[in-house]
Amino acid sequence: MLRGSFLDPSPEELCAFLGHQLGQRDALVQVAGEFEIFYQGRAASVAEAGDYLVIIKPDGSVQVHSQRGVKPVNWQPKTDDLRVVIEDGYAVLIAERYTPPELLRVGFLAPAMVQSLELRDGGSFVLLGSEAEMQAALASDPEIIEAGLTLVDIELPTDVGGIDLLARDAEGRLVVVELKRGKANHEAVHQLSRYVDSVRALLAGNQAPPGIAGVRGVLAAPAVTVPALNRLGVLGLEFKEVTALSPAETREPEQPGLF
Amino acid sequence: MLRGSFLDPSPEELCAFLGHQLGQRDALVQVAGEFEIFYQGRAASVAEAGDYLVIIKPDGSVQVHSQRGVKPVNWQPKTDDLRVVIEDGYAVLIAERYTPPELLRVGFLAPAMVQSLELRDGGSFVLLGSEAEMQAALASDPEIIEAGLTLVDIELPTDVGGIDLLARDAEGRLVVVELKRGKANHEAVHQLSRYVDSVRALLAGNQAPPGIAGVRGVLAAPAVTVPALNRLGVLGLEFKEVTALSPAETREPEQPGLF
DNA sequence: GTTTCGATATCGGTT
DNA sequence: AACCGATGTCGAAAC
Repeated sequence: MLRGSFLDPSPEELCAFLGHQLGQRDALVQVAGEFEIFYQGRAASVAEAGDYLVIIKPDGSVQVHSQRGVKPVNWQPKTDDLRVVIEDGYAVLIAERYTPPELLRVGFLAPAMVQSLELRDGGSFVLLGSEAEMQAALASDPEIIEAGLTLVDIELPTDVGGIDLLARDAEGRLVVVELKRGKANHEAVHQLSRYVDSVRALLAGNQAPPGIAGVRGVLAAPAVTVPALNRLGVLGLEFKEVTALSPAETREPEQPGLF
Repeated sequence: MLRGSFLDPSPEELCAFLGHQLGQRDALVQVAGEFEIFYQGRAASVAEAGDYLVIIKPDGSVQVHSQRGVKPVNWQPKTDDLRVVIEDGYAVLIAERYTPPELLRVGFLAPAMVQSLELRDGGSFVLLGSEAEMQAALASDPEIIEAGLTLVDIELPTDVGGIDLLARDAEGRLVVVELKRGKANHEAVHQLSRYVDSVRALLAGNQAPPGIAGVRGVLAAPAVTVPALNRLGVLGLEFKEVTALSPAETREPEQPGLF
């Protein structure tokens, strides 16, 4: 697990250690200490001397953490070139990405700790409660939304995007369903509104058979913001509460093992 | 900087070390080794036994990293309760948040390394090229967008959101400007379209003075996707290229010091 | 506390 | 490579 570690390395030691460990391409390397950080790419930023923790993963991703928050101060999701050089007596990490052109430089002013960890590839990871899961569940049983509802299509492409669920209600009307796994806001309402308009236009153009009165729009989400609900009312659209996690999933497992 | 470190701690040692360091409320604590992770809250997830690096920051945020990517496998941005207990012979980290109710549990099956770092509060951080910066620049000089343009308002609220910039062109027409700091997509076009419609409706309702022919809509961004540009054409809206970073900022500094 | 919006969003899938 | 949409988005500002 722990491949190596240095305290208060000299610039040369740090440079050599990082060069060797990064060359291995399978180590997670960390450096903590007082650094300067410079970034230029999609935006540009400068962080003056301060204490940071740099993490370089074997996939070439780089992140620079301060003592606050889950989000790094600076980062580089992918790097095409990763190297450490000595400039003006300091070790400097240069992480470059070519498309989009981005450059991250970390000047190791006073490195206090550097170490290399070997993290083997992890076990399985399962996420429950994604929008994709909701969609699958509702597609297999549309009556969760409303009694008498039958599925027509999922991810039906329109000229303005894909409709999450298209169904037909007990009276034969088409129902456009827009899904959100979290609290739905006015943007979700607009998305739904666009889809409904698009389907209505399609029906009008196709000279829909008589008897099909209209097209309904349903926003299905575990919750909705007040403005979004108001807007739904104005537009003649509906809200249906559906939970992302089924009750079975929200219960604690009965025989949890470690948990 | 480095406050303490253990290799291959026993569950009791790990529990005691974490308990003490987390009690200090000013240390960044890391644990690396083979863990199991369980999350339940807005969604739910289980990560089976694998190698991970856990980072607990002094602000109570927790992140669990695998050997890939800048994004943690699991995380907790804020915690209301953070504790370590021993269950079934293993040390277990419990990170709870009350609103929304969320629970993160990390079972330390085989901790290989635990350490505590003290990161002092950093120096200044400056970011250039944000949308806010673009907005300020264009508000102070609307002619960057088009000759003869004068500013009417910024962040003007409508019933569907705030208009980034509202201006008047040389012919007296209102110009709704939507800003994007990155490549604009069809969602941005739709946002602009909504604002334009809203302003047009407002003018119609207010019985606009004769002579004001119409309302223009301009999407101002460094680039635009092909579908978005097509949609702009259909809707009778315009695109204007503006860069987020001024040429001076995109140039390398002439006397960079460390950089 | 709720809502909204920006972000160097990241990330994965599809075209 | 470009584009699109979800995200346990995060995080800050406005209300």
